Amino acid sequence: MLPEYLNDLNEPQKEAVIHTEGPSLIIAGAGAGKTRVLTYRIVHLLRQGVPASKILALTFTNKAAKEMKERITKIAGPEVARFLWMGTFHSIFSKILRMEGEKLGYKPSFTIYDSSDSKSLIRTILKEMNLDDNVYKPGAIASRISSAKNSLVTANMYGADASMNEYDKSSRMPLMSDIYRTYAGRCFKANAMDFDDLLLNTNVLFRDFRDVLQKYQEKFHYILVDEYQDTNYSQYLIVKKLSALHRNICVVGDDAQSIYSFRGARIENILEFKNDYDDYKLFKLEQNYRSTQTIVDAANTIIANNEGQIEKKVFSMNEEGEKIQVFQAMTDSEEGFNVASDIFDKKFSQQLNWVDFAILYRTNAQSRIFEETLRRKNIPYKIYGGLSFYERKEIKDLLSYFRMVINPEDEEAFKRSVNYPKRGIGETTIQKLFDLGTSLDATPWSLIPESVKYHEYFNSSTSKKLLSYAEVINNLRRDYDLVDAFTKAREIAMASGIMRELKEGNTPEDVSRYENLEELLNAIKGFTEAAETNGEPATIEAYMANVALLTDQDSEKAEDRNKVTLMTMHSAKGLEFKHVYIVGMEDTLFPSPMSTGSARELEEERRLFYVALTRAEKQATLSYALNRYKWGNLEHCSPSRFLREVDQKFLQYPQTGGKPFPKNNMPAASPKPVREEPVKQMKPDGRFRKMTKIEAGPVTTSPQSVASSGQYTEGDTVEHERFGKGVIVAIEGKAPDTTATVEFDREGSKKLLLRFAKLKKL
DNA sequence: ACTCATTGTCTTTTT
DNA sequence: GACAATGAGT
Repeated sequence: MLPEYLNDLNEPQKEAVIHTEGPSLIIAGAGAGKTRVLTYRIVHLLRQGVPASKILALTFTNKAAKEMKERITKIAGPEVARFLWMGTFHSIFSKILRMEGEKLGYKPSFTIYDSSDSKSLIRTILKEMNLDDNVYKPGAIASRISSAKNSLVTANMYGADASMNEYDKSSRMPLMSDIYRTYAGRCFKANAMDFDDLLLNTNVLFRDFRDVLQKYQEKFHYILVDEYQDTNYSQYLIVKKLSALHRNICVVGDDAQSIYSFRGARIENILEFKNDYDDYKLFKLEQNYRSTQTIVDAANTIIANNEGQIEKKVFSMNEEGEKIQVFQAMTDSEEGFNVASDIFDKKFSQQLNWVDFAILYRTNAQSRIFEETLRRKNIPYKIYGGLSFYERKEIKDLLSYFRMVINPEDEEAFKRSVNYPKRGIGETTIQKLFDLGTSLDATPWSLIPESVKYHEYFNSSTSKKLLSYAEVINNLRRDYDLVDAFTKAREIAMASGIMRELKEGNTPEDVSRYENLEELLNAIKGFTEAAETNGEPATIEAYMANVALLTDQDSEKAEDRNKVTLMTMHSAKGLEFKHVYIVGMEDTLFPSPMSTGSARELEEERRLFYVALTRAEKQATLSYALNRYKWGNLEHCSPSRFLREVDQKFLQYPQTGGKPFPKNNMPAASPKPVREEPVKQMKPDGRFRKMTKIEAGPVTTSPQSVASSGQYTEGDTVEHERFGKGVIVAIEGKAPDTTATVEFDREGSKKLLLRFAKLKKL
């Protein structure tokens, strides 16, 4: 007699759930009920009497963890579910490192650097080493360090590795290993770990402290990993070590949905699972419950273009469903219009809700155009990704004070907070503090009390300013571990002067920033109350331990419930919508030109397409524009090669009455879309866009490429995006300092400095 | 040291 | 079009 909760599972799902002992590999096609199987497997373990605290379940997003926990709570009850070790790799192992990190020399209060902290630290280091950041690009260095860490290559190993050094020389960054070493040293000195350190240090901990490893090996009787195809080497090894004792390891994944190799994910981990666990049991979930047959079949034909996959046949028993629509547009804004109109029509003709629709794109930058068109039609929408709430300037500013209170060695928080709000501590002073810190091997913070002694560095008024900053922090530090997070946060917000600063400012930006801070304080209030009712620590330190690992998607608000979703294809993984619009199907966007260099990269892009398409339950729409603004210029685009990989029998073309669009019949440059006068146009967040104005005289445009290329001559009629038509009266100077003087027939013709690139010849 | 305005760089994707 | 780094003026 099987327990009742197994009734809503199909045969393969059921087998995967009840086979709890030993290594299991569950290959789950898109929409095949992966989360359901994981959830029920955990419930099954609990029902068999396994204590929740002995189960470790690892996911990639907080959202996935939260969702699963909620589902388990519903079936097994909150008193059981709360003791599960369930969370993202990063959050689980940061928790373990807070308990065990002292063995590695970290204090439990260590800061987690987010990627902008990492980049900023790299910039500082480059400056100190006097390196040109045009050659040594901070972003490139950050990703180089990141991938080294994800492969468990420490700074010392990196320096000793000939092939790494060879590569760096060829990319004109021979000092890469020095930068890495300095970076790692600085993080350590600041008692800080970046995202990758959380995994790297866990590995170091398990490698160097056998007793610690053994403790956790014994603790976790059952280990489950979601999205296993996205694990990197570092994660793979942690899982392997932890499961070595009990060997009850269950990994779930789909090689066809591996889309994160750019951040170190190794698809091999899932393909070679059998090498580590030869006695493993394989389960395949192949029935898709989400999508129509059309969508599943079309997705299968796409992914068939890839080589080297785990063999599986994903199928759907749902209705055949609508064909996939293909939309063509002349411009990007027309594309936005097409999609918005279609959503509008479908919502009302089929009585759907706004949540039933999603617009998926390759890059976050594409969201803006859809925002505009959706807003124009009064369609509510919610954008995910891009700049997250916690990455906003005002939020990071306040959080940097929190960080200083908890861990004053935090170098990045120090840089941010020391002169904001303005205290008259300038760049030179900060620079001196850092230089001195480097030569004395001390942190800038620790030097402040002694700054009086260094007359030759700081005059008395400067050191007074520094000391008053230190006093603010020290006063706040006094009882931070005794009072609750909300009380402390409010105190910090006041004492730091940030609230005052923004309240005094009355620009719309300041108002919206002030509101954001209030929202943050509200969130902290929520945290405090929840922690107190659960009997968990409610200090600001406990709050900060989580916040660095949070993303926007974790704080979904009720008012966002019924809105059209806008997000990247990457962040759509794991979600589903009745109607999905995959937009920007152009060769210049998708596949990304950055990823067409190798077959490997192209295959990953194709898997991304597969992921995007299989998000759709009822119907998918593929859309592209023939011309698109890029960096302010209209550029021609051709339809994506992926469009040709979809079998024609799955496609329909509503715009032409059914026929495919003629090839080689692309209209030349299209007419410029009409735009409203942007002056004082309000942006969605309530801010206004600024315009540069210089009084009186003729209009002059400044250099850039165009005039030097000879495209323009005096007398040409031109059009500017913002200022309309005008005539070039003079072109002077030599490239790159060419200047064109343009007279616009607007009232009073003001003198403006414009970019040539914004001009278009008529 | 601060402020404003101009210039350069950028786009993959994220915990 | 957005942002941070840079530069001139105060």
